[in-house]
Amino acid sequence: MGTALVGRLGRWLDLGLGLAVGHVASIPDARVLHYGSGMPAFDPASLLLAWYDRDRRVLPWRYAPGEAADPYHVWLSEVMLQQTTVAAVIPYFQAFIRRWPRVGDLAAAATEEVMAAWAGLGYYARARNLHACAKLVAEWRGGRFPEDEAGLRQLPGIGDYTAAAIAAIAFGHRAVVVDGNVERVMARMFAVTDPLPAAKPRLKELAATLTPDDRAGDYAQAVMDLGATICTPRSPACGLCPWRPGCRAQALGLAESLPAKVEKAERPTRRGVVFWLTAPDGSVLLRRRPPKGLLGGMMEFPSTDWRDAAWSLDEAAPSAPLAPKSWRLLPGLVTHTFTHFHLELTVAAGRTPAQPAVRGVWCPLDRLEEQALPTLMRKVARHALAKAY
DNA sequence: CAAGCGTGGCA
DNA sequence: TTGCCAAGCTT
Repeated sequence: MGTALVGRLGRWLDLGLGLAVGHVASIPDARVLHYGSGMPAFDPASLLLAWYDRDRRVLPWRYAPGEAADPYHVWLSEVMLQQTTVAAVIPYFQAFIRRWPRVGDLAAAATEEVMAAWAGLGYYARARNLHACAKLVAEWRGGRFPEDEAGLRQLPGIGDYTAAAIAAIAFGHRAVVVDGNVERVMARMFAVTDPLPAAKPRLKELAATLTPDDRAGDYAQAVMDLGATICTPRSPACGLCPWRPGCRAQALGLAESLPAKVEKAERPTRRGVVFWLTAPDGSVLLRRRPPKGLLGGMMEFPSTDWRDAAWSLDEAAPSAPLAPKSWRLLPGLVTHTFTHFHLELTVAAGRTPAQPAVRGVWCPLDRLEEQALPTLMRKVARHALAKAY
């Protein structure tokens, strides 16, 4: 790149984007920014769509150009993708559409089945809301999703991001789709140094200035793909970026340091004792957690509370599902990290002569996989099966 | 509206 | 090993 071009780019960055950052609303058409007379226009949407048409990723919920999107598939994938990586979602998405091909099929399923199918994907309120939403759409709307953001936004589990994404991707409506990728891309494009989450409204305004009227769905997916594959959190591949000529952070050497974020609180460690109670027929005691809160509606092995201080067996015993002759503390710990705390569980193993009447359900060991057991409880089962037999 | 809410991969 | 991060929503 010659010195002259660098100079003109620098001028464009200062005059063009500098103006755009400070006075977005006053720019007649911020989507086409000019960096000096005689220079071609920098048209972000066109450049990005050209890149997308060339390098588009193939994903199970994505359709070939010109093919109509299935709103059910778009909705299901978007809910699964909330705070969840593409790699983690793919097998769950395929299992769900194979088992429940249409939204009416999902609506007709039992909530427990949906929870069990969701087990391992995390954020289990999503599964509850997913099923509630499917029932609303199937029973009150003839299986058709609302097409506009406002209508979508009223459904359980659909917030600002997901409503915009479905409106754009499934129905082709212009919508300003802002997820974590878009926030990062905008923070860099416009060199926004204010930390998240306070900067969110500003980043959405900036995203709106770049969002075109046409090809709404392709554009939305293109920005997110850009963030996922090129404008990555660490080591962004600026050399491959179609928006490099307009990226203020890249020009300033700030790309990798943006977006700024407020520090997160330290994660405390909590501790508990979990009871692995087996009967002579080879079944183990499970119970269902309360419908809301941590792991809400999922199955678990009975346990004490999870608190800061460690437990002695005597302290833990009153929390046990029953009082057998003896609980045996298994060696080792089951550790798991949630969003906001670490957990260390000690497993206490016990046997009962028969299946006594206790709260919960007895599950054969070879059928544990079918249960709505979150990953933490699968770790407990693996630990108990390895140490107790 | 800040906090609560999972999990796995990666540096 | 530890911390960060991922196509956020709800209360």
